[in-house]
Amino acid sequence: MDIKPTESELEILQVIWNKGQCTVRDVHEQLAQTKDAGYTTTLKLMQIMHDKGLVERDTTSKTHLYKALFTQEQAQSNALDKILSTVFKGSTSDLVIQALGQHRASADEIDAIKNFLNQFDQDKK
Amino acid sequence: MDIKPTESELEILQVIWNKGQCTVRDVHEQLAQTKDAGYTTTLKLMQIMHDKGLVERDTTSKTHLYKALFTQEQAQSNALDKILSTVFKGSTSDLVIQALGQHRASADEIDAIKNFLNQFDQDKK
DNA sequence: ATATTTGTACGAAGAAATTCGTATTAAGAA
DNA sequence: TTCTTAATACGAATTTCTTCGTACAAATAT
Repeated sequence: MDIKPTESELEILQVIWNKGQCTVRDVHEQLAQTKDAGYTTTLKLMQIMHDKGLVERDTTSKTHLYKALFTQEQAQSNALDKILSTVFKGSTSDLVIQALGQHRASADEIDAIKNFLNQFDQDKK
Repeated sequence: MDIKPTESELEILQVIWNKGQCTVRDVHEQLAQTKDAGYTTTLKLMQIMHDKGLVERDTTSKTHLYKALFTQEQAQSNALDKILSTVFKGSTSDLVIQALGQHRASADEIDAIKNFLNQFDQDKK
């Protein structure tokens, strides 16, 4: 399967991932806080996402319930692959260093990363 | 200025960043290695990029020379911001850990990152 | 029971991105 | 000079994404 959600689709998936499963209204109200799009616009997008196989839905009751068909981790992985190849020439370290440089990580986050790196070293030995 | 190149535009910018400056043919031949699009397609895209202010061009000779109007670093920064907000819930450490986990970094790369982290620690103290 | 509210379906318009064909012009070769 | 090659300009078709209005059905409230 080829996972390539559009911008708007990702906004919606974001909400679905957070709640686990969502009605169109759930999603719409969440989005409405930062954006203004009509209800049927969100509905239509979610229907299209269903057509594309990005989400599944339970239609037993009148109000349908949507779930994502792939995880946020998969989307993250895809997104990373994409920007690695398009703007980072494939260099993971460039990406990591840029990311750390530009978005102040907290001390805890830095620790988490260090731990990760250390464990990574050990795996190699 | 709002930097938001499309997919195809990024492919083209990639080539321009590598060579510093490019003719349409330069770009086209590079792209042709992995993709197949007609020459005029590339030309048109580059003209549009010029209209949008993504690139500048020197038209003194018949064959125009294109240069990027922003750096790869700026594009990287933008790309990171985007995926951080769309798929990483804003968590830089998640992003970094995912990136390191999924794309085997070389020992050198890991060292580079560790150094970077250490220096970062010192800045904070 | 009837009216209102809340939901889905769906067509279609609009906008943005991509692709390509044709016309034309400039440069270089014969 | 004349022919051929290589370049740009540009209109237009296509595709993809986004947005919304309208129609209709089901649930709820009066």
